[in-house]
Amino acid sequence: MNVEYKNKWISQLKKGTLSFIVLNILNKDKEYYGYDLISEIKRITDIDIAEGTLYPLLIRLKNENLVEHNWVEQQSGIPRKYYKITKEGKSTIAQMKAYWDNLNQTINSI
Amino acid sequence: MNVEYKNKWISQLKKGTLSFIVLNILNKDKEYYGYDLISEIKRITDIDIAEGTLYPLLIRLKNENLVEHNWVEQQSGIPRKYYKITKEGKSTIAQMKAYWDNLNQTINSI
DNA sequence: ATACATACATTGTTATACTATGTATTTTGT
DNA sequence: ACAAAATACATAGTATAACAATGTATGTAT
Repeated sequence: MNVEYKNKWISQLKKGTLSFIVLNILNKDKEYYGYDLISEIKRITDIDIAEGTLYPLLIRLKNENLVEHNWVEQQSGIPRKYYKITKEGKSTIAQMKAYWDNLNQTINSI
Repeated sequence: MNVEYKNKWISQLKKGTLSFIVLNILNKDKEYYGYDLISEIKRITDIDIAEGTLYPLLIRLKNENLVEHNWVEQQSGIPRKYYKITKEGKSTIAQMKAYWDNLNQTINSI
């Protein structure tokens, strides 16, 4: 087994799957803030995501109008940027899901 | 629907899935040459792969000892580089497959 | 006081897909 | 016969995204 290659592959695989996972989570219609999403993704998928990966990702999704955010001040501590999915985000993730399912089926049939 | 984002996403998704697809195809224990793999992938997955994508990918897989190749002269035309999977390739793709299946299940459960 | 956790963010590096281009041979269309 | 397309390999330059490292600021625990 080429462990190094597998690890490099997992890192590359994230380049498509991370945004997919984030949108799927937000598609549950619950609002999440960035720091929270990191632990939620870790909890669900056991995947560790660096903050330097997630924050730019959320900014990209925002720029593409797939998500929106609002700052929420806390009684104590740093204000949080809560993200929620947009209508455009919902229709886009539906298409992505269809593509993903089809790809998965195809690969399983090889 | 954000079509541009979806297309960009598909391109990013390939960064993990292409090598996975190629190794899965070679794992059938048939030998393929590069140009042939492009049409085989198109046939199976309907994904268009540029030659400038596949040839460097095969070279990387070779450098990682996941595949090996031998030149085969043709009665007419340009000689072909036939690739086949190695033992290390087989054990690695098995691990990748396990990771992929688990990831797919996780995403479906969100 | 010091370290750790929370919560945001940016910079530089690395890996990979894609476009464009190059070389050479053979086949197909007109 | 000639041009275009297909076959079959390859490399160079560009764009994108993950990751490590670092930064800012606040709050909590030892």
